[in-house]
Parts: sequence; structure tokens; C-alpha cells
Amino acid sequence: MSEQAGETYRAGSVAHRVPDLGAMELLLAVARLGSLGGAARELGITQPAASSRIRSMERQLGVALVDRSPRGSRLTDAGALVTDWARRVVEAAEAFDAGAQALRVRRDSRLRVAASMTIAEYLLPGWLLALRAQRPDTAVSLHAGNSAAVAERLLADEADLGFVEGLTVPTGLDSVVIAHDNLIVVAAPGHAWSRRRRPLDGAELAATPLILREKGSGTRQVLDAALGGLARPLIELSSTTAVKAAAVSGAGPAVLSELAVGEELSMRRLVGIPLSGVSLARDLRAVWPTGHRPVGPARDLLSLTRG
Amino acid sequence: MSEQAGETYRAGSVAHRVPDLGAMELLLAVARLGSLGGAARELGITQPAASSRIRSMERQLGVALVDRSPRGSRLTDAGALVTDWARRVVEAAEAFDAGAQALRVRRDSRLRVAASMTIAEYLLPGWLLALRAQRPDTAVSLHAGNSAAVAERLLADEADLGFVEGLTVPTGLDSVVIAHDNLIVVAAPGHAWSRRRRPLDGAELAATPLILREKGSGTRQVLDAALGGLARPLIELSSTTAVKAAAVSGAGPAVLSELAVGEELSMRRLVGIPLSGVSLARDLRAVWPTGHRPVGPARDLLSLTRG
DNA sequence: GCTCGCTCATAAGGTCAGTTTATGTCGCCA
DNA sequence: TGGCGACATAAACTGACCTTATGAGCGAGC
Repeated sequence: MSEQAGETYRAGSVAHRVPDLGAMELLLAVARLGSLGGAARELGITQPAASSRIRSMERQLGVALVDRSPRGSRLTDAGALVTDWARRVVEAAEAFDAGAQALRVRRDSRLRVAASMTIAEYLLPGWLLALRAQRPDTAVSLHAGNSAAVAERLLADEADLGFVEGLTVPTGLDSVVIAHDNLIVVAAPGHAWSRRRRPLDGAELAATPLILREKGSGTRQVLDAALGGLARPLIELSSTTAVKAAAVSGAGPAVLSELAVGEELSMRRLVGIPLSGVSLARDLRAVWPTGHRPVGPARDLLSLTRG
Repeated sequence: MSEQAGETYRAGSVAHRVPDLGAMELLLAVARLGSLGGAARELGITQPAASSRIRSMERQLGVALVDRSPRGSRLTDAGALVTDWARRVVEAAEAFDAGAQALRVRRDSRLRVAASMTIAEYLLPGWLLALRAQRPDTAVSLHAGNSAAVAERLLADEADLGFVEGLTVPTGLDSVVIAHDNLIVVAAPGHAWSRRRRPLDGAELAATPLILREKGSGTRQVLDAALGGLARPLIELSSTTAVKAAAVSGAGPAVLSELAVGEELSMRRLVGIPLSGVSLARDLRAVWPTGHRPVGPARDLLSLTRG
């Protein structure tokens, strides 16, 4: 195979083909401030460091990103596009950071949260980021588990606020609905169902072996209830990610939260199969011990999660 | 201010608080393969390197991520959560990479794409990633510009396939609708409109000064047409990002593509204002010179962008 | 008109994270 | 009991990134 630099795509770690997070962050600062030196000051590095870093990013990407002039720097057209893409990477990294900080076990936590897996995975990092923007001094700790575990932690006073996604609210807890979630049927683009014209009905769904989460998971509970306990598993897997991977690889149709498959749907790695006559909607709820209305930081977080 | 390690959040570059992309990628490989050594082999590094890198990631995050045993490594509960968050960062980086590769000017491009800004920003990286998965040898080049520029490049045979988002199809081009986009009215959560009970109507919208893209942009065209050329600018800004930033900071209400504000809405940095009686829908179209139906790589990409 | 102040570029040296090679320990299995 | 696979530890190497120091272009004000 020919080895001309970067001719066509070659598989391998993406980390060696993209600038690191620090460089992307620097680029965002340059875009915002219109100056390499200014961006350097904001990030606490020197101007030559910023200059060299942007230059090596341009060399790596093979594209000029900023127009330098003696009175400032502006993004080129390509630079503007790259900056927008970089912003999405940095935002994902910020969500990672917000989540990871909450996982650290700390005695000084001011707000202890317990959440179901789906919520912890997809929604909480964003909420924590918003909370941090409002109240930077609130140290949050997070524990993820199923509904029963969330209830247990709340009742044992090991958590101040919980989030669950089941059909029922565990006893001993008060709750408020904060969002709605729909389970959807998905299949790989090559699957026969992806070319159906007629929506699927409940009987067909119940008759077909599906890739599912294990019995006892929130997702499975909702599906079993909607089908009258009849869902037939093709495979049972213990994480949303594993189910997605199996469905993408074409192992069969799967039922998943729409929160989990947004990306896959928009990139056509999976297609949603319309369903009629069966409602796979479920409520996402914030929960707390009966009578103990959230106050302080818990109340702040709760108010962020609702409109 | 006290300096206990990592007690509460302190502003500063996120890059120093999160593992780098290589470490996240390594973690994903460990999760998938169930072994540090296996992950190391996949990424082309040695086992001690992988071991040390995972260890330093655990030290940085203050959380155990993998359970090591003499016969493999499995993620801890916290590790599974961290891995899910890391996956989103890596996916954003892959989209960045796919886009950036297309920006490089190459003589050997097999597919030359011209796209409007909004599409290039939000949709194309995903399509390019999907195309790469299907046809790894297709070298793509990308040029972003407004509708007129896209048409010009196609007609001058400088591009094989274009994507536009205006109301009308430039003359000389055939087109097919590939998706729909809605403009929505957004405001910061504190804005008076965010507490409205009644939907906004066209007259109110036309009477209120708005944060807008400059005249001539696709977004502005749609809005002006819907309101009968009456949109009143509060400020005119030349990029979607700038408009978003102004709206988030509370400068006033803005009108933006729903593609551009998904993240901001779900994190409540902006709220959508319901609108009645005015349709701000627009079609996203693939375009090509009349008569020259896309073939080869252009056809592959086109078929990815439709259901 | 000259100098100050802002911008970015270049050069030389230091530091540290991440890497490799080499070796040790643990548990399982034939 | 020896062999194999997986992970840990130690020591030395490498390179990316940083800093300090200095140079050069452009514009504004005295």
C-alpha cells in the first residue's frame, strides 16, 4: 500500500490524528478573544507557547486556522469550521469532567446524588455543568445504581436527591416528574424492519426475539409491562452500550431509550422502527424521602432539571 | 482561599482536569476487550505503558476504574460510567477528525463536497464518518460557504455534490430534500418570554428586536420570508456561534436552527419559545448540476444522508 | 516624526509525562 | 509442577510543551 502522507483514511487511534484538548481549548479562546496573546493569558500560558501550539495544530491538520496580523488574529473560514467542531469535543470533555468530579468520594460533599444508570450516563453531566455555572462552590457526589439502590441510599440518608426511571416510585419516596423518555425499537439499516412501510404492532414485537437489557433493568421493566410480560429475548446484555453495539452490528432489533440512541439514529448506524398500539413511554423522576422536600443544593439541582 | 486538593470546582482549562484523548481511547479498548494487555496491543503500545496510563488516569480522577485480576480486567461501576462519558468525547473527536481530513486540500480527492455552514458544522462530520465506515478509501474534500458559493462551485465543476439550506434551489441545479430543519425562537432562561404561557405570534415576533444572523444568511432569509421581510434586528452577528453566545448571555431573544441549539436547550442554557401561526421550517437539500445525477462516491454519500 | 504599545515570531534551554525494555508476582491449568 | 497469560515494578530514553529572552511589524499619540 502506498504511504503518501494522509492520502486516505487508515484506521488507528484517533488521538494521534487530532489536536489534544488543550490545543482545542486554546483555539476556542483565540476565536473568542481575537488574539493569540490574549488567549494565552486566559489559559495561563505565555504568548510564544500559544503561538507554537496553534502553529503545530495547523501543521497537523494541514489547514491554516488563523489569519495573524500585527493587530490581532482572526479565524480563517476553515478555522471557523474547525473551531465549531472543536467546541463539541471540549463540551463533551466538560461534561466528562463534571461527572468525574462527582464520582470522587469526598467527605465534604454538599450534595449527594443517587441516580439510575441511564440518567447518570446521559443527563446528569449536563445538569452538573449547569449547577456548577450557577453555584461553583457546590461539591457534588454521585452514585449510580438501579431504582432499588437509589431508594435505599435515600432512605439510609446516604443521598440527598435521587433520580429514577422506572414505572413506579419506590415506597417511602416522594417524587416529581422531570422529563419523559420513550423506548424505541431500533435495528441496523440493513435489517428487514428498516424497510417496513407499516408500523410494527405489539403482537409482532412480542413475537420477535429482541436484543434486550437484563430482566430487572428499568428498560426491561417498561417493555415487559407494555407487552404484558411477553418480551422474548434474543440475547440479554447488562449494559445499554452492549445492547447498542449488538444492534449496530446487525445481531437483531433492540429496544432502547431514545436518550441512548440519538447519536446512532442521526448518523444512521441505527434506524428507528415505528410502533403503533403500544406505548413505551416512561417518566423520569426526581425522588427524595417522603416529607423531606429538597432544600439548599438539592433544591438548586432539582430546579435545573425541570423547565 | 483554601487549597485542599480538588475540594470544589475552580475555573481553568478543562484539559488539565480530564485524561487526554489517548487515555480515553485506551479505556474504551480495555472496556471492550477486558484486558489491559489486549487493549495495549490494539493501540500499538506495550502492556506496561497501558497499565501505567490507566493507573495515572485513576489517580487523576480519584476513582478506581478497572478491577485487575490475574486473568483479566473488568470495569468497576464507576469505570463503566466514566467509560460512557469518555465515549462521547472520543466520538466528538472522531467527528472532528472526519471533518478536518476533508478540509485538507488534496489533488487526489475522489469526492469534492460543497456545503452550507450549518450543514457543514452539524451534519457533515457524522456523514463523513459513516461514509468512511462504508468506503474507507474515499478521500473527501470539503468546502463550506453560502448557497450561492455552493452553486458556483458545482457549476464550475469544482465540487461533485453540494448541500444547501435556503428556501430556493439555485438555478442550474437539481436537488433532493434530505432532511427538514426548523428555526426556533430562543431566549435565556431569565428572559420574560421564557415564562410566557401563550405561544408567540408572528406580529409579536416581527415587533420585537431580535439577535439575528446578517442579512443574506440562509437563516435570515427564512425568517424574513416568514415575517414578510419585517424582522427587526437588535444586533446582527455573522456566525451562529456568536448569536448563540449573545442569546445565552441574556442580550435578547434569537432565532436559530434547532440543529444549532440542541445542546443549549437540553442543558437549559436557552429555552425555546413556542410560536404559533408562523412556519419557520426549511428543507435541507442535496444539490448537483442539472442532469449530472451523482454517481460513485457522491452517490454513496447521498444515500447516507437520506433515511 | 518618533516612540510607545500592541501584536506575533524565533531561538535556546528545562521539565515531565509517556514510552520501552527487562524482570517479578500471581493464579490457573494441564 | 512447569508453563502460560495477565498485571506490576524499575530504570532509562524521548519528545512534546513550556518558559525566558529577544526581534520585528504596524498603528496611535505626543
